[in-house]
Amino acid sequence: MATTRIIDDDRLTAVGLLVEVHRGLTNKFAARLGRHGLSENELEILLRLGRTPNCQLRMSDLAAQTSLTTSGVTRVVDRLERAGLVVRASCDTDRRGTWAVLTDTGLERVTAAVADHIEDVDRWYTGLLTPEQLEALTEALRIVRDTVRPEAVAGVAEAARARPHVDA
Amino acid sequence: MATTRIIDDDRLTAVGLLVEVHRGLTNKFAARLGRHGLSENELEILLRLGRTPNCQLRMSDLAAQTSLTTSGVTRVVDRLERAGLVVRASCDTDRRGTWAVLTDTGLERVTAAVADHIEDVDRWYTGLLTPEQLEALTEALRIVRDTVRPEAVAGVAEAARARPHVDA
DNA sequence: TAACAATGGTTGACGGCGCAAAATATTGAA
DNA sequence: TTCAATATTTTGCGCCGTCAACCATTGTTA
Repeated sequence: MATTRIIDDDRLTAVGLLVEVHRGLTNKFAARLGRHGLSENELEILLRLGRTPNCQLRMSDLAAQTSLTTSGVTRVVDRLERAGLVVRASCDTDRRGTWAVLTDTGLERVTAAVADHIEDVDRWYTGLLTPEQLEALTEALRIVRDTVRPEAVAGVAEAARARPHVDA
Repeated sequence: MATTRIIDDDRLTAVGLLVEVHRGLTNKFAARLGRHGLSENELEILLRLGRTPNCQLRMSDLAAQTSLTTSGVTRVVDRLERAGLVVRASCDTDRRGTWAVLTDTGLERVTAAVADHIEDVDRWYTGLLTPEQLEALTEALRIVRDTVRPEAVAGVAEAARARPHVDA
């Protein structure tokens, strides 16, 4: 008879599967994103900005949404700003704060990148599953997400109201 | 009427969800793993070794299984060897090759770490879903995994046969 | 057997990100 | 008003993993 070792526990292989899929997809996506001059994190930040009413979000909100550190966000936005895809704007109501604002070229760039990217997503992920499978997958993931990262919807409300004030 | 923008495409949010879950879980797990002195990658390598018949795998096989670079594997194994959890052994049949062999303390360590780790996994992942949901999730992930990383089962067969030859 | 591509592994340079401390701005209390 | 406590962002430092170059070994072709 086979002894059941703890390192063979099903739950362990279940997370393992998730990790493998994540890495696999990341690798598949990297090439094409690279051709657009974007990393996964950069794309995500641009996306979050693009989805926000005024195309702007505060640094700390970006950090909360992406589960990068605030310092991580600083660096990513540094790069994006150097590339002309984002501008920093000071926040009138709280001079400690900084808006990251998507530029027009930033919006163009992310739109173009996404158009290609979606092909990959479809090819390596959503397109592999039946609608029912995809629905079940998404539903399950949503449940996990909501308990593991409840804070992931920060700052959208204020950003809609605020007027950016781009310096320089 | 609302115009549908490409950056709001459902498929995009579907991958987004996967990424969020992965990051969220990674963060939740990191603390406890850290207390055992292990990172996620280190744990994974120890696990793969522990699951192999002779507790050994070649560097290149580890790389294939983990989707780390071979150089990445080199560094991780460096650390694990420094910590006494793994030993390198030369491969008799191909003197280019190197076995990474799990030591006894390595096996103890990974067993202890996993015992704790599974609690977290259960609490933040598998335990959140009904058996049916978990089954559906796993099945869907397996489909994606099989097309995205078909090479993920390398080297187990030879390792079972081989005799390690630990130097020094 | 010599020459050469292919394979396995390590190393040096480099970039990305987290952590903790610093710099700046805001709020509250005495 | 002034000072302490708190909030927002940036910076210094270090770890980790990739990329490309490298050495050693193996297999192949002539």
